[in-house]
Amino acid sequence: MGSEIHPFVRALQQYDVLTPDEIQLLEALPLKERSYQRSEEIVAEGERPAQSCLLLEGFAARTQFLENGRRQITAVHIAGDFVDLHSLLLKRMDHGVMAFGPCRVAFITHAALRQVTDQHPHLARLFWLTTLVDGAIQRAWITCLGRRSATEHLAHLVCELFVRLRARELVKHNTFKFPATQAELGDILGLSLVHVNRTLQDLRRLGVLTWQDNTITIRRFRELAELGNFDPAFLNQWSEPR
Amino acid sequence: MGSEIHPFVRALQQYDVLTPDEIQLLEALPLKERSYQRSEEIVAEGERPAQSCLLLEGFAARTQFLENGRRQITAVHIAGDFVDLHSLLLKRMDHGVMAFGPCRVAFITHAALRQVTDQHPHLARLFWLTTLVDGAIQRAWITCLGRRSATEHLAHLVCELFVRLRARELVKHNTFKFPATQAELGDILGLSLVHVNRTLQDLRRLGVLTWQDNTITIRRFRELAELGNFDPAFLNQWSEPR
DNA sequence: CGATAGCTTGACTCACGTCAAGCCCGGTGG
DNA sequence: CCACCGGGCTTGACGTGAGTCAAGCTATCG
Repeated sequence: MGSEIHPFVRALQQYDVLTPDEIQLLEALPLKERSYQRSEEIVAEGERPAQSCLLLEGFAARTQFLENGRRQITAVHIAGDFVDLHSLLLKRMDHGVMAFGPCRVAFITHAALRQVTDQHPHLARLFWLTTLVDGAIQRAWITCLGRRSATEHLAHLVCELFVRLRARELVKHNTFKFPATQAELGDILGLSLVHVNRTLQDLRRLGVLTWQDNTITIRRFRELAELGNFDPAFLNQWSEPR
Repeated sequence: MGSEIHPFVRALQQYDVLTPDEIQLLEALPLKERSYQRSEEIVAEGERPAQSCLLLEGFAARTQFLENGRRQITAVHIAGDFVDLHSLLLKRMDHGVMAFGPCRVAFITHAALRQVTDQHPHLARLFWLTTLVDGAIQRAWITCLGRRSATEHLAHLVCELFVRLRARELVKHNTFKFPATQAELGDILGLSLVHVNRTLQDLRRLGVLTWQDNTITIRRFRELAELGNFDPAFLNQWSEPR
């Protein structure tokens, strides 16, 4: 029963109580599923999609490319995230979405979403809220990129992933998967591959975490959070009438 | 007549056509106005405001502080921006809002906003949209912070301000006000004051702009945009059904 | 058994930070 | 009227965190 609930319904329940009617309505939404391999493109920059996608399983990233071939990852998404809900109103993609590891994605047409949001203001607000939380995470990233050292930034990122995944019950024994190569980590942190490697080793040497085979184990969360000056409040992980 | 339209109604009209009814309804919203001096705090981090604020005149910034006294500015807002619409759903402020220069601000209670969004899905979508555009700008900032040099970043920022202000008719003869000190610019760009100063002089030496007494004049936009690899598409400045 | 993707390491470079001093200007008070 | 002060801007000398280049290592996959 519980396990049949769509992960994105669970995700909304993090923020507010849903009525049985609302749950039923969400569960009944017409979804088209598809799977992707690692590094595959899910939505292309510049596109004008007629549907939005949400992540059922795995990890995805938003990417922006620069003229010289470099790129920056502007967001990381986990199972349950409504990844490009933005395109419902933004119309034109200002960034691409790619599969971080292998992942399962569901698509909902904008028409179907429009119907829900027009007729159910509360659900509309919750959809809106998820994009606002994305924004809060982006602000935290901006602060990390602008004012924190590589070590602090990496520590902050790991804390963020840990706390977000834990809320979706995707952490077991302080351990979770995160299928990013060190090069991709560099694109998240705005660092070179080489420096990512060294920074990772600093954290390992400190004994606050282990990270191998795309698997991260937090050894001492308290210390890690202190290192990254991490405060989970910006993630808005509490239920309250919205 | 036209000049009596609230700047934030104008701002919404950038993105979609408003019906006369909608305009009337927005104009009738109960606003409480207040003025602020430069550097004054408008909303404090951690607060749970019962109202949202929008900028009628001047500039405002969102700020995040770090433990060691440093800070990062995560967004710059101009007249017409619905600055902390976020608090309507996010409840707790994950950042502060401060006056960048002297500015005039209007407050709307969340209750009033709720009434509008519940009864007018189209306006709700436009409000939502403004927060999504904020998000698009934040993504651009992330990419600038992570992958661009100081010069490219500054060029990009000036282009962004120029294009945003122009759309609100706040640019005259390629000239606009921007009341930020070089220290504050550093907090925007994630740079030290000293390096901001040198970077500014690079741009001046290139002859692409002049910047003095908080007044910026674009001399060669094309060149400046090329320097910063600036593409205005992410600002979503076109009218289309949303 | 090569080929390839990902990780690791060392040597060197450079963009940007830090420290420190001086300048300019407007405001304030004797 | 001048003396003083503080905020903002500018400049130079020097330090350093992170980038670049290059090589080798390891594991997986045909």
